[in-house]
Amino acid sequence: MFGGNNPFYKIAKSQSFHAIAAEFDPSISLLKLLELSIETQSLKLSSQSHARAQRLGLTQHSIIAQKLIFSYCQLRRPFDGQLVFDSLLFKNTHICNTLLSGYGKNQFFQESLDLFRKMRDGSAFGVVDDFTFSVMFKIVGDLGEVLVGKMVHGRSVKNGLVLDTVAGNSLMSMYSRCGCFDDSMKVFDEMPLRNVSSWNALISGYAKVKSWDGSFCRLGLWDIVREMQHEDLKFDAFTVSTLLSLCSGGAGSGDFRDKCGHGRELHCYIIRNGLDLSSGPDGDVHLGCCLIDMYSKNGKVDVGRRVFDRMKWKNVCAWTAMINGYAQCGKFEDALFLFREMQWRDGDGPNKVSLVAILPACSSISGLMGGKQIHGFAVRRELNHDLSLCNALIDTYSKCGSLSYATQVFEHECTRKDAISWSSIICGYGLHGQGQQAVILFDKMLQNGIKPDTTVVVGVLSACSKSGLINDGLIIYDSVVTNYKIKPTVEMCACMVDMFGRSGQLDKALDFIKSMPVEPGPSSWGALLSASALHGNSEMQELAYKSLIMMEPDNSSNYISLSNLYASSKRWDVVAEVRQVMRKRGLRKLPGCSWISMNGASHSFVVADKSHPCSNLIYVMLDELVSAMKLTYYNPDFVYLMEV
DNA sequence: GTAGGGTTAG
Repeated sequence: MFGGNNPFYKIAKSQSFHAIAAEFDPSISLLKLLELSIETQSLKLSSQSHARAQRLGLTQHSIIAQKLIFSYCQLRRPFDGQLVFDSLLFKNTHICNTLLSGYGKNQFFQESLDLFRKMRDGSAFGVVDDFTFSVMFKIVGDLGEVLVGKMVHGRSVKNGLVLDTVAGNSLMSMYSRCGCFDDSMKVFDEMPLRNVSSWNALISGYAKVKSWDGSFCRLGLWDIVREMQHEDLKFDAFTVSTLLSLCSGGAGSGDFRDKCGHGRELHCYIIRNGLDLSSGPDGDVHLGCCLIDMYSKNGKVDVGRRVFDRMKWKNVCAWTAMINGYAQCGKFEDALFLFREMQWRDGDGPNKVSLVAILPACSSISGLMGGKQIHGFAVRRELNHDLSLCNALIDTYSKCGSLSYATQVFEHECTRKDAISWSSIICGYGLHGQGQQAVILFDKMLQNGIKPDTTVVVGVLSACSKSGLINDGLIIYDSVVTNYKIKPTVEMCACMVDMFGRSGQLDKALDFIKSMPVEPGPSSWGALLSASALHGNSEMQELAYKSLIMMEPDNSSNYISLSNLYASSKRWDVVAEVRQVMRKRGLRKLPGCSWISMNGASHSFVVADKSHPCSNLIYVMLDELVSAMKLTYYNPDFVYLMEV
């Protein structure tokens, strides 16, 4: 009569069912039913309990009403909870806090703020307490509105509430999520009683500080960890996962030099202390995901795979973390294999995060077709309006050669656009040599009130450079530095050098390098090098090579192109010398690889490759192409390199 | 018998 998934079956099995029946107190059985509705995520059971409460005349029972509101909010129906709330003649703090938190959990922030105001102003609503403030700080942290946060903080002080630990932790987190780490530290310093969560909030705040220069904090990360241990507090799963994310080279990981070493130590800590990587069928797999991520980002994706294989329970997050690990390491075949395996093993199948993770792998191996398949999958699952997925699709389509598909996604599916969406489409136009269009889009982005970041600036500058739009590039560079206070990065400067260089203004390019506001990196000298090679200025070319090899003595590409430079002027003695230096340093150049997709199959080629079954035909066609190019564009060096 | 915080695969 009872199926295994039927909630009544569970309650019938439990002893408490008989105990409740024996007591004949309908409110207790109702509460148990409501708890069950939350546990089994059953909206039907909640509504049935609601109806039962009405039949029994228990709708004004404060504990039952509170539990009803809570269950509706947990089941993503906060307005059903509000109906219960509105019908209450007497509303205590407890009940108000429940609805307040329910609005927050469901992202109805305005409703939260309105309710908070009503509570603050007294009258028919319960008075504010520590619970109210802990909820409000969390909501303001989600909103990222520090001014609202300061007002709520002020109110908590005015109310004379001595900060309890949970509210303090929530306040700390609110400040650091709003980018005010100093204020978060101040709260931490002034807290009368701290627990592990307080330290966790401190560490995660530390991890969020983007441009870490060591001066903002009186303590280094390891000092924090050590002080925590001095207070006899043991790391819990939260501490370990936050620290693991700092072992992956992300923001704030400045003083984690031996990142993987620390990561392994944390892995040992997890094992020694019996922390769960995956605690049950519906349990937390977060620690496992963090470990996979940490190992993959440190180039040890195989160790990540071992962690993955040993996880007792895997949900879509675990599968996605592993797929992402493979994709980031360039192991695209493995990523795709796992993606397929996930679909027949994991009941839920991939979600939007999985699709974003697999897209780079997909487009690398199977080109446009792979991207289209994922896009089709997303449409069928109604995920195609998700912002991150749209951004990834725009990037994939433009990199796979279809600017028109990229534009379609940008214009019709990407309904809410952020800086990344604009950046992806602008880079796409740049990549396809349509600089003018990239500049128009950049202006449109600014008109839409999106603040440019360094990525989009690099995108538009490189588009200008490739299309010879020097004036536009210069105006954009000056404007973002002056009007948007963007500090020029090495990449931005390299774009400027490239822009001057390509147009033949080599002296201007060199002057820019000499006067640029950051230390010129290999990218700037590399840009000057290509430009001087293009315009046949061997003096400038040698200068750029010297700087490049001085800066990157172990980069084999520099030696190869230097060797090619001398080979083009037939100075074989110098060629031999360069090759000898490479041998002495043990440098080898990994051959580049090209690939093309045709009729659903991918064909890849390296230099002098004869392994393809149609190799003879391909080389005949290649010879014809070289001859045709010689006729239309005669540059001896260029043709020489083509024939090598 | 009831409400709160710290991590979260991109």
